[in-house]
Amino acid sequence: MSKRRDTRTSYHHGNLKEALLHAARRLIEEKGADGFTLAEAARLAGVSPAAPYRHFKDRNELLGALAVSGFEKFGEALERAWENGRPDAITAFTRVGQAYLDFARDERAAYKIMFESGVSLEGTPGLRTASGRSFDVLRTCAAALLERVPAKQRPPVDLMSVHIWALTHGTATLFSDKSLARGRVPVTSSDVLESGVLVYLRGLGIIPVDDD
Amino acid sequence: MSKRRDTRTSYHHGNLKEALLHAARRLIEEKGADGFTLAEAARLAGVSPAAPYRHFKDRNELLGALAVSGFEKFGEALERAWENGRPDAITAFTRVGQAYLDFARDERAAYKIMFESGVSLEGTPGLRTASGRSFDVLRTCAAALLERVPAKQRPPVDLMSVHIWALTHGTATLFSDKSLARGRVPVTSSDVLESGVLVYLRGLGIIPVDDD
DNA sequence: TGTACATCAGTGAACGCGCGTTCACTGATGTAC
DNA sequence: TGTACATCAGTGAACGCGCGTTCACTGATGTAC
Repeated sequence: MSKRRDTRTSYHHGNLKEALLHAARRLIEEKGADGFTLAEAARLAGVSPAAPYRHFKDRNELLGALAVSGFEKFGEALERAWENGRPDAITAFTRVGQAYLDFARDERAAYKIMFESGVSLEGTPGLRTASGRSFDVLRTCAAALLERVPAKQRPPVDLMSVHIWALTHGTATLFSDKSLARGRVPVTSSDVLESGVLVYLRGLGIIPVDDD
Repeated sequence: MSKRRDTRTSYHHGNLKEALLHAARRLIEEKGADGFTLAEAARLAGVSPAAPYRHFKDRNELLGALAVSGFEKFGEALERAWENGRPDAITAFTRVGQAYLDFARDERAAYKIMFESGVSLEGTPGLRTASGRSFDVLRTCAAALLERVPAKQRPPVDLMSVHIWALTHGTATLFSDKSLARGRVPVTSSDVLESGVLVYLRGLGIIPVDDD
């Protein structure tokens, strides 16, 4: 971790808000959500410890901003992967699963803040909307997949959405880099998710059993 | 939260080590793994801030002890629920899933330390053993269930173990009390897990499709 | 094009706080005889 | 049963640290005329 300090020449930073968010992400990746301090983020951005207060009311507001922007990127990534369900729902859904894992790995700090830090829905304007949009992508996937299930044994779309969410989230967190589970079994998170989804979709009758 | 301070009469506490672990669990439940401080735990146990150092090398060692004892209780709970697979693997496995969710809810502090705090396997003697034992219960479940799957489409037992682990862990964390996901859909974590497992087991051919 | 001035985005020093940890200490306990 | 003494498990004061936050300030920017 190079302590890359911005070498600023002018009195004004120019883009301090973004620089602070960026620094926060780095720090959170290294030390976890609670290890992050405003002071260190300021240091990393090359400004005084008082400077962040021009852009954020307090430490919490910065964390909230991180959560919101995280969910926005997350939702966009999932939507992009879904690509309107082309060429078919199963292929597209597999892409979404992979995009989910990619996000959890590449944006580990954001993912932590989003799901493990207890940022409150009430105290953070925009969070409900942003997180809702992410969930909607999963619901869209579930709905499209369900069209292929015989009506009589079709589970509610919301229930199916959370099934796939739980499986994906569990895979992402349990088999992420530093988890206790990782290494216990020689498989990647992609392996786990892909094969798990396969079994699940068979269980719904979407994929025939002999289709392996 | 009553700030119940132990009203100690004698100079010696008698059971300070356990009292500190207990206090730590309470604090972690309230404020998260990083919000916990040795000083506050000592205060809660009614001793001076130096007292904990008679029982733990430092803050980290206490956290490690929490993780180890957590995994021990966890493994015991899962084994108890499994009950040697009686009366049949599916029933027993369903019990294990419920016991898993119960533990994650009732021992939230321990669960957090075990899976989210980054306690290191290397730095904590006994942790590998204790966590391994927990995982072994899941593997035992998977193996028993797999006996009912036609050999040709039987997935590796390790892979299946992590499938159910991921689904269960995902459900436990995503639909735990303060998660963003909770409330988005009117289901309990038990609902999610039970129905999810049902679909999964159908996908393996363990439960017939019309068995609903 | 030039100047006055309001506004913005920083500075740097200071504050109070609570933490982890160490230290020399002391009260309580238990054991050898 | 009684006593000397080693050991154990606490105390309490102190330390250095880094944090979040506030404050009066100042340098840079941009706009009105």
